[in-house]
Amino acid sequence: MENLREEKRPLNFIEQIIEDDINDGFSSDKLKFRFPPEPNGYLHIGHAKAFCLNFGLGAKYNAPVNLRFDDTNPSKEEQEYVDAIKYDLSWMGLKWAEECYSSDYFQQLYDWAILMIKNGRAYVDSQSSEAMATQKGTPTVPGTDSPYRNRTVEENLDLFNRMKQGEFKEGEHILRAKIDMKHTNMLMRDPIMYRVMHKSHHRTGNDWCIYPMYDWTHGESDYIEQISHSLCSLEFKAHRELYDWFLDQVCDASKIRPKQREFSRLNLNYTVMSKRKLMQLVEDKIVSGWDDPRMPTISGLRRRGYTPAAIHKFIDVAGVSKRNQMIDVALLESCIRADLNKTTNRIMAVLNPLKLVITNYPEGKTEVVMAENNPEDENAGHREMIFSREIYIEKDDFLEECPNKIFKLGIGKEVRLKHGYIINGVEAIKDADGNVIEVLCTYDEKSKSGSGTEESKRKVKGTLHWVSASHNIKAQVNEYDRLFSVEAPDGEKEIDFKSHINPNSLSILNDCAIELALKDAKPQDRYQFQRIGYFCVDDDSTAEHLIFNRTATLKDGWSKK
RNA sequence: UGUCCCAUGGUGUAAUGGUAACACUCCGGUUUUUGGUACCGUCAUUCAAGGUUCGAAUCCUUGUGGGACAACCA
Repeated sequence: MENLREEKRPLNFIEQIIEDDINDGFSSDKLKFRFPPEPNGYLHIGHAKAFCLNFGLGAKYNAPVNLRFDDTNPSKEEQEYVDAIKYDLSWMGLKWAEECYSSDYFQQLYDWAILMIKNGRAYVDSQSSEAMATQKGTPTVPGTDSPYRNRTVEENLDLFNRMKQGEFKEGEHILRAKIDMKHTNMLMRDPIMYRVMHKSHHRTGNDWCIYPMYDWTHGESDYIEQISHSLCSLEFKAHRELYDWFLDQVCDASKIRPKQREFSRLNLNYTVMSKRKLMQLVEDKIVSGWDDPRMPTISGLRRRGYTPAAIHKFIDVAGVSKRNQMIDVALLESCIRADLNKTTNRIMAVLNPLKLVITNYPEGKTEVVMAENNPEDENAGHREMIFSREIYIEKDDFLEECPNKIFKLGIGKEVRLKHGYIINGVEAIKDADGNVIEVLCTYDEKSKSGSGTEESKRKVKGTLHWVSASHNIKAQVNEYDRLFSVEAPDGEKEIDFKSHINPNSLSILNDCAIELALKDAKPQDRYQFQRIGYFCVDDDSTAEHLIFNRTATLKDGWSKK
């Protein structure tokens, strides 16, 4: 009976593989996963698929998940990125079993390499990279052997040792696995295991001047950590053969032999997802940094006001498969709206203020009106707002000649001020250019919201948000939109993706009037600006200068018509 | 002139040889003191051709289309 109550959830193909392994006798308490970022950039929503998958599996099977920094290339990797990655994962609510570094295994890797040389499975090559590239052939033409391929074990040992001692310049010698130069899989054509690099490493300092390559490092690191399932993206499919070959060189039958499986990367339309391109946006100052709210990075989404829950939900809904995904950013937006709709307090904020004077409201009078914080959450309570003779409404909410089907204030057309009174437009005051700079109106004093009067219950076409002209705080509001104006900015190789930048991806409004209730708002606080959208307090915001970032607009079924 | 992977509405994901479904998008409607939410509804799907089978989205073959593979990157 209990099983019937459990939600039936289809397994994705990775879970299916794991279930199959368990059914074939693999002990589920030996399950272990890892998330292996390279610390050479910030985590983005594409990585979220990988870490949500791995940590999700860990949670589902109650198995440990290691965080392993794949730090084998000191020319690109930095501590800054390590720290940022850890921060992002923690923010996402993920807890790794162990914090690991490939660089912790340099000695073990080196020892194994010596073993391979002794077994005749690795040799030192001393050609230029160009010569080696030529010998490597092409996908359709087999490669040819290096003239150094048959050096003696002694010579290889000596050379490799001297590489390690720092006797050679970068590029002079490398260590290669001895596999098969004619293999149909080019990765198997004597892949490079070590290169000389006279660079200081963010963790090992100057201890090493030879650094292992990805293929040699990754599978062995999985093996050292006893990872049962090593999940990576599709472009590593061809590497699997090499992954297995390297494992064959060191694997002890009594231990867990890691299994690599590949899933497709997540792509989002209207953005780019490669670290290189994101880095370019940062370096060219097209965005303010890795955490610019328009960036698809975790830090950018955070600053934009996204929640970990919404990101988890999005990844969950997007699913896992082997097909190339191009997910509609509308799905991401629907996830954050769904979350924020339930969790954020409503607030009134007038982004483009237009002064409105209620001529029959007593001068100097103010009154307190009660506003509910969140109609989706009865525990959210109420707050007080101050109503007065002069208030601000949205410029866009006034239309001099307003047809009744449009929910705006017009001359002779009534609207309701939310939580306030019903008003009727009387006169538009204009400047010399004909712009409306102030609107005079009258109010129905018996129509106060919540008063229970007949007048208050009238159906009125349109309800506006507002703030008292003398009781509000000024704020800056950053309206963010998608960074690119086309669905696939990097779709064509010949066209620079940066030529598709959306020139209107950010509009800064400096004269917004916000309800007093937000005077103590702190960075990361999130609100729904009623009738406008979801906003969060920017990290650079201060009490003296409040800054809000637009996370998402409210769905708008009208403006499109 | 190769090897490998993939192919289900516009997008993404299910259906594990037995009624092709769910989410998002789009469009329409009901409710509404947010043109929000909620609720209801419409449109729309198995790349093609053969084969196996009582029965194929699923298995096989061929074709077509898309993607990956020639960094001392990961």
